[in-house]
Amino acid sequence: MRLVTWNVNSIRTRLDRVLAFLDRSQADVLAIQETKCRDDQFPAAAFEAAGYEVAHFGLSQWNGVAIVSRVGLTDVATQFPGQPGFAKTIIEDGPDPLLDVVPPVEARAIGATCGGVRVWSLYVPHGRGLGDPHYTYKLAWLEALRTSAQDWARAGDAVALMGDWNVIPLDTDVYDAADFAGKTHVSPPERAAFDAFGEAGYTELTRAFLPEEHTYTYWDYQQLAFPRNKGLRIDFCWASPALAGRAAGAAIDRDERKGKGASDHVPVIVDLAG
DNA sequence: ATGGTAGCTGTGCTA
Repeated sequence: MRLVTWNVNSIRTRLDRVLAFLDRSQADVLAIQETKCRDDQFPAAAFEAAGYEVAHFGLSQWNGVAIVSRVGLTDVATQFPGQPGFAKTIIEDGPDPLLDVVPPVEARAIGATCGGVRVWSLYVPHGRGLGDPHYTYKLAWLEALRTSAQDWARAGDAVALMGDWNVIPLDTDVYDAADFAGKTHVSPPERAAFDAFGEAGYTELTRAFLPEEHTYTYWDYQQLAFPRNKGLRIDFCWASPALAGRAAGAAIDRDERKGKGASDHVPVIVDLAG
């Protein structure tokens, strides 16, 4: 079974490329991030015509996550237990005592069971800056996800946590670590929050099969980052113990970054035995 | 040199 994760940076703009990729790669399950649309705007019919079932969660033009599968798609969840929400004014000023406001959960996680695997499509908050409320939110979001992931692992579930993690785990996962000093994605708390999935018993499958340094999954649109190969490795698949033993390979479809109309991220592929 | 590019809607936000 072939699982893929891909931040497409707008599903409506990228639909032809995504459908061509599904045909070319013969992906069984595709976890999509940054659909940038509401549920009523998601082009579900096009995927269904290609033989895939669809689950999408989008609330606005921001974020948006989906899972499409041709090996079954059941038990859809649009947030994980304990997933924190975000609202800038609430985090900066605290909940409004008169309104008793709770920050709304964003469209950054969707889970579904596909071919016996519990697949999550995850779009981890960016963080924006080390002193930004969004950075605090990012760390809380990752910690809550790890707590849930640990519960799933202890239950013996076969879980794939796939997505755009917005963390650069190693200095060799970025074109120039010095360029990122003092920025998000490389700070020790972010790296610790990412590594905590390993401590919870999970295995990052792309690292296991693609250990070569300076292997990237994202290149900024600006300043000719792709021709200059100034990329980042930020898209990953953490597998629970029950799933990791079935892993048979991984690949990064770097060529998908080429040409006009590419997403700034490329598909990240994991193959399972059976 | 505080720029640059892309995608959503916008008189800007987010990445």
